Amino acid sequence: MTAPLHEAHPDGPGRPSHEARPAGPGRALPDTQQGMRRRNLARVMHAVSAEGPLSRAAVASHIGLTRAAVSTLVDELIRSGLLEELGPERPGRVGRPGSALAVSGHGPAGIGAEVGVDHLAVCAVDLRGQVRAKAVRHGANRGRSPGPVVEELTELVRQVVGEAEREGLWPAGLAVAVPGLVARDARTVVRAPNLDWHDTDLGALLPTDFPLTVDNEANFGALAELWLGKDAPLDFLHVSAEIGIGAAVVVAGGLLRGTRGFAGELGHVPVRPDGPECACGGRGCLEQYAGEEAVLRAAGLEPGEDRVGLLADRAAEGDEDVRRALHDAGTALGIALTGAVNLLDPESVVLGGALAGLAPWLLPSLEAELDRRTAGPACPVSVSRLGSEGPLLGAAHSVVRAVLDDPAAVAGRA
Amino acid sequence: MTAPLHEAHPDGPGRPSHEARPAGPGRALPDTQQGMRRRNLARVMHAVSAEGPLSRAAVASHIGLTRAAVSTLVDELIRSGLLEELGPERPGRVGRPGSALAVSGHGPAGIGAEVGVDHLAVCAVDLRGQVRAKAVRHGANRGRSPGPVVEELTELVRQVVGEAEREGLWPAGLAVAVPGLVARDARTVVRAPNLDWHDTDLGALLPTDFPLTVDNEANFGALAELWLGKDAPLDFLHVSAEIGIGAAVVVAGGLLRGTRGFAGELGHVPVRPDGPECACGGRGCLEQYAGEEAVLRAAGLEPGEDRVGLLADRAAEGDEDVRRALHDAGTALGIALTGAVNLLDPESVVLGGALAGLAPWLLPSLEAELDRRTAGPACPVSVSRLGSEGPLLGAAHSVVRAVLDDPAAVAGRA
DNA sequence: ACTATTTCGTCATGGCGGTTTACAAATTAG
DNA sequence: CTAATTTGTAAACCGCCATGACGAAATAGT
Repeated sequence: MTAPLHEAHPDGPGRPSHEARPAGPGRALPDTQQGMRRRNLARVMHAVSAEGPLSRAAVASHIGLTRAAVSTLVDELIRSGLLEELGPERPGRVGRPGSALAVSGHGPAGIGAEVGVDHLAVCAVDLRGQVRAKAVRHGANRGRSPGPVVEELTELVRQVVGEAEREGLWPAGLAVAVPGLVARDARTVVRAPNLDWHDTDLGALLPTDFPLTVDNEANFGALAELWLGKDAPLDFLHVSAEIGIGAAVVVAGGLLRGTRGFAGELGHVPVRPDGPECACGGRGCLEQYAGEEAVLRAAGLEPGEDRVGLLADRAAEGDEDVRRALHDAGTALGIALTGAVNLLDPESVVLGGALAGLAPWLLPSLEAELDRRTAGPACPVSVSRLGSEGPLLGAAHSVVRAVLDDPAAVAGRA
Repeated sequence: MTAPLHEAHPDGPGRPSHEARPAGPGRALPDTQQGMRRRNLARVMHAVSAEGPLSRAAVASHIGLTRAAVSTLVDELIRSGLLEELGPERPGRVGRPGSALAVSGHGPAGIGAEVGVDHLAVCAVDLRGQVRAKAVRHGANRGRSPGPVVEELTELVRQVVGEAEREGLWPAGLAVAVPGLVARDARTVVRAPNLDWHDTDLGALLPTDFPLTVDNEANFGALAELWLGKDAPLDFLHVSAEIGIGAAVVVAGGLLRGTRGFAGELGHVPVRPDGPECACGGRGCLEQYAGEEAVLRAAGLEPGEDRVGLLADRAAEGDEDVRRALHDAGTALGIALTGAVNLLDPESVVLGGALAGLAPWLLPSLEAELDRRTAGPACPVSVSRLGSEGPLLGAAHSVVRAVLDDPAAVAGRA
């Protein structure tokens, strides 16, 4: 049915240079003509995906190749089912109208999954970025052992994949967002305190026919922000919270993972070095002031279900205790973020996850603190539009991006 | 004399992907056959430079091309004067011995310069990494206006370039290290408190025939560590101090610069949020505890010439006040670094610049603090072998690396 | 209406670059 | 002294993009 493009390839290691450059489409391919071809296929996909329906000529001028070269690339991509010809454009411009090309809505799909503290969610996103299938199951997962939870998740995945297939899509990969630290192998959950999981190899538990990736929910949330936010910056800090406080560092349009994959542990940045002891061994970590548990205690509330919603409701009602607790949490966040901003000089800071819903009461003190402690203009703080949807969407989109980044790798699997 | 390889090229913008990949040789070249050729020339240079004298066959297996292809690449590089044929290898292995290739010692040279608070230095480094010429001038530059200082520097550059040319080298570029914040244009010194320079365009003041780059001394120090340190990690934090406290963040073998180029401002990370006021507007910044001025005051010493040497001498003599001051500075550094390490998860932290000389008295409290506040194994802290030579060497080597990264760009200029 | 102009997509040709294949040269093993 | 191994190079080949020319399909001008 679909024509194969090229065989799979080994990634060549890049050698260091003195400038961190943005990660580009398929930049790790071998420098041979085949690699060049694959990179150019990727560039065509990126251009069409980013700039909407485009004619071959428009693609050519976007990526700097000739119309003839683009023609052959597009042919190959259409034969592989990754691109679709929409038909002639209806232009007011002089000259023969081009034939509009769009990313296929019937080709590969990215399957995203999220393991939350009290829910599971799975969705399928097509190459166009549309959510085509979705399934959610509520129920507390805290303390449940990984086995049953993953089994339930697999069932949801099956459901969503089935639905997607009925729409003419086929799964190109599965990406799972978890609330915890994930090793660089992108399979092992090293520590997820909220679930009480430790060193759990999800790769072994989730036997799928397609590639699997596991990552921190804050990371996926940041990627969603990067890809789905309109004119999102290429360097920013995405702060997210769900009991623990995680951050994702985006540099030049790519995630900063750290040596072990643990980068972004904002929750254990010291805020008051002589403050209360923390489970991590330190004192006065940010989590002691802005973590969910700490905020609830300061507000005089008990732990329980959907505590974030409760906090937001109470604050909206004008509860002084809650407001003060959130104000103080904002201050602590501001202090920690001052350090982070000084270190990274990001273009902006984005509040996502649970923090997005509480932003109205956190932001004033947070921004005041950041502003007060910064010499020049303070780093702008914004709130994620995606909110709690971020990690799930980011996960699914990460699979889609992988296809766009190397269409040839996926074209043979249709 | 030397054969031109290709014309200069415009840099194509890379599109974002979801993984920060290491910056590689010539990775921003256009995806056309010419670009491929240039990247492969770069890969040959890198291989020969990194792995010592290599035969064509060895290069081929290193970079994954065929011997035939490498032969033509090497021919071109030899004609351009960037590579040299050393003659037949003398091996114990069976088979015809290869002909050893080495990076040329008579081609382009990188000129590095350093503007210190009380000295100026310039050196020339050949492609092999050898320092071939050097000139230093002592004398306080603090408070002098940029004009005369740069004039003096230009004179030193002229001297060093002359000496290098007498050795058969030609300058491929000039890189200047300054103790302050440099804008992303790599020309303008935005703020250098120790020199009292503000918004100074060194590009206008330093008219040279070859490309000019200006950067923070901490950044160049980090690059020196990255390139010259034996098996240096690809992700680390390089902390340096000369009155202010700067850090350079190295991610995947490349510098993290930040949106405005101000990344690494470790000195203004809050250590004690209610501490003494700082010039930056904040309170309890690291500089208030570990900055040179603060340490001198805590030690009961007056500011003056070579205060770092004085501190080291007194500490070595056993001066209790000085030791306590350094101990406390180490603690503050440890607190700030805990935050940075949590955020970035680097492979190690390297103490460079003035801190290297004081390390024996800073390290114990610094490491204790870092260890105490970290859950798992603490991030290892090491001391730069390069010490105060780092920035100057890093600057010169940055020019050399630029040549290795795109030999074709430089080959026509011989 | 009819022609000139502009732009799009495609085809044939050519140049460039790495691969494949073959071979001579230089060394070691037996 | 021969067989085996490895190196470097040359010739033929293939893949990929550029160039230039062409028909097709729209607008602009008369």
